[in-house]
Amino acid sequence: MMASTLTWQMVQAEALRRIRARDWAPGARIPDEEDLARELGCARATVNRALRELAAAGLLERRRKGGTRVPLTPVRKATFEIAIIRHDIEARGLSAGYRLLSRHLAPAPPEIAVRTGNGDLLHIRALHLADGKPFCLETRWIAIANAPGVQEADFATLSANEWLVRNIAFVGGEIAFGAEAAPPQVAALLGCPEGSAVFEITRETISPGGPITSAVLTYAPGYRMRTLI
Amino acid sequence: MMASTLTWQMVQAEALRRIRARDWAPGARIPDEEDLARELGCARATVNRALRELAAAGLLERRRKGGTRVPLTPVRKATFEIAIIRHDIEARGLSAGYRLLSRHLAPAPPEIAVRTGNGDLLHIRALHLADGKPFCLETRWIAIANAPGVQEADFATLSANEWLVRNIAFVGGEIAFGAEAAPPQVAALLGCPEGSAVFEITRETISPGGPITSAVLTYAPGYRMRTLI
DNA sequence: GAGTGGTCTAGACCACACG
DNA sequence: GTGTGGTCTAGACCACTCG
Repeated sequence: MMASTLTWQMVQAEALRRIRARDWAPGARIPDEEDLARELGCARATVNRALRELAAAGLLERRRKGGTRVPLTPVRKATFEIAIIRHDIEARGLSAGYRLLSRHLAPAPPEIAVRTGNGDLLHIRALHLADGKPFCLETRWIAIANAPGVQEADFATLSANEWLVRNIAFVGGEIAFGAEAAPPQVAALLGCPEGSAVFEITRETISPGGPITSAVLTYAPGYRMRTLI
Repeated sequence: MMASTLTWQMVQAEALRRIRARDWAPGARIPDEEDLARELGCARATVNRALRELAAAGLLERRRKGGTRVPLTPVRKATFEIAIIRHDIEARGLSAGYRLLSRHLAPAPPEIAVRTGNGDLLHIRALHLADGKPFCLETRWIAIANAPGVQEADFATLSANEWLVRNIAFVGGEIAFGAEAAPPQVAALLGCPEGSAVFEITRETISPGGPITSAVLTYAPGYRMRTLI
């Protein structure tokens, strides 16, 4: 006749329904966990998990003593995977190719934030191909001191992108997206007209020991990055 | 002398340490929750929450019966806020301005996915300004039937972006990022040379009742979207 | 001070997936 | 079948914050 126990997903669905139906109006305070648990017939922990996740998604605001409110202007959050480029290509149903363009030690250029105190950096340039056509140009600086074993990797077949993800534990960093006009050299490599609008991802990654790598990924024209919200 | 009880954050930190130190090697299976709970001296639920969140972040893979493993190639996830444009501008320390360019009913153009069965759409074009300079061009189609009250909104002072976030409950949708060459009209509005590389965000949003809106946000050259990972 | 969310615990049962 | 994660419950204590 009825479900024996309520799952947190059910509680969450009911809460979502009330938010959308404006049973719980924007700006208004909703009942506290204990009341909801009693009303719905479940444990407070179940209500807690349901509401906690809604708050994490930006659909509720919770404060101790202040209670839980429906925000006037919900801040939605979207998540996307920072995929290995090869996986991104394959997920699009294309065959992934890879070509190392250059690999050498070099002193750190001033604009590269990843500079270590005094060590040289490894500079790598490689092209990722999708069905044989240029897909993404990877330009990268790696701090040798913080990426043990990187000097033994030749990156001829395995991209630096993938090698690093597999071999270096990382803590955090910054990622940025933007649009740029392709400079002549980049345009030549990507096989597009000079000045084409290209999508660019910049990543700075750090490990517990310090900066690891600074990378610029320049995608051939037409690339779009998608995610569901 | 010692912490009375372990929090899930402590357990998570310890798990992270083991992953990074390779005490738990990539590809290897880690102890099950019960063993870990006994070893660390906490309840299984505490271990569960710690590991569940690491799995959600892509740092562990968990399967019933299969146990928990450290992925060979962790898939990192990044989160960003789908901010109200005005908030984005203000977060950059600039003063936000807004100008409605046009607002009219129109039949749905074939390329707009948001099309409702037979209703007209509201077409809106507006310019967001930062410190008085063009920041972002908002081009939007709204399905009137699914956005009650939208015909009474004139969008002269409050942007459609913000009005929708405040007034229409939404369920989901898709968001995509890309780079485009600014067409003449767009370039003129954004105050940049024709063909400039511009960052573009496309959103398709749906509500329980059906599609709500399809929007293209075109940012003035130089715009970068950042997030921490 | 007191109300509310945040979390822990111990025990239980369930669901899934592997052999 | 059996092992592992997924979740629920009831009770407890704590931490933050509002008044």
